[in-house]
Amino acid sequence: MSTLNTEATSVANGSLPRQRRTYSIGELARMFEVTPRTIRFYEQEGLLAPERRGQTRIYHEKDRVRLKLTLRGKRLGFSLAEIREVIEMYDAMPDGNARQLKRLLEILADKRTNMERQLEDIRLMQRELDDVEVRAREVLARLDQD
Amino acid sequence: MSTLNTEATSVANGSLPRQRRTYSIGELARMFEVTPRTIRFYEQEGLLAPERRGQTRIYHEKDRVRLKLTLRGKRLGFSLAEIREVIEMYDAMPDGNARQLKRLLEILADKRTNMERQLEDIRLMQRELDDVEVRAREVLARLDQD
DNA sequence: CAACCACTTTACGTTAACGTCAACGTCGTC
DNA sequence: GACGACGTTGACGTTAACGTAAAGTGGTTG
Repeated sequence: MSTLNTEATSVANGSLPRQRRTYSIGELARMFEVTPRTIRFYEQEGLLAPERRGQTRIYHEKDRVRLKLTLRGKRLGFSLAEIREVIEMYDAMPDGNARQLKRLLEILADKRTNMERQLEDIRLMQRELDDVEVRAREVLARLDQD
Repeated sequence: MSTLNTEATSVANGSLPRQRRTYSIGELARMFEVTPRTIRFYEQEGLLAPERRGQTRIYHEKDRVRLKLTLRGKRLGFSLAEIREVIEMYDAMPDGNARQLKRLLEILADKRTNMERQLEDIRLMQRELDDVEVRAREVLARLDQD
């Protein structure tokens, strides 16, 4: 319970406790269409902390979720450092002091305004795309006509 | 009419024809909170093509709009190369051949699905943030209570 | 047992998007 | 006419996020 919540939904719905599977680095890499190198790099950057059986890494559900969140964060333009910051604070939460927690709330508020702007940006960008497409189709229609 | 449409809205509403102002590189930089270096770099990358009076660059409304679109694109995670691609095709539109236009439509569709996924990512991310915040507030409350 | 996988570490290479610094020209003004 | 603010080009530096190549380890399969 001290890490990112894999079961957020499976608590609400009645799904199985999700088989206690593990994954190799290669499996995980194929699942998310990244290279093993990328996954190792994320570990080095403090975003993942898989188990070790001897030399080789063993990933659990928790790690898979973290990777998923990381990649989602990246698609939204967050740096790995930003993502790590949130993950670290989240992990430190249960025994966190008040100052740390307030800092976390600040960061969250920050991300939230960021998301809001992104939503606005997307809306505006979609309009631009609409506009460009309409014009392109007009020109095309004229070409077809002649 | 052969460039990005500054007046997309001012045609629809009744706003003034927007003073035919010009801007220095420094003005533009302050407006958008970037450095002049950045603006020169964008020009070098083919995203801007300001007028020249002797050595010095002179930016018009058209350039300001392009810069705005470029920065918006960046916030959405597009590379400068991608942004340039769209701008170039847009500029080439009026006398574009059918193949070019179809290619443009493809790119647009591509960006569109990208936007859709971003929207979904944002929704999911917002839920995560909500979840984290709730937990953080719970822990805080427990601390205040004791 | 050899030949293949899949995995590991170490280390150097690469790309995008600028930052920074030097060296210079051009105003306005004190 | 020196000074400061702003502009220019050119070149090298920097950071993030991996890619890539070398060299080794550990299982299993023909």
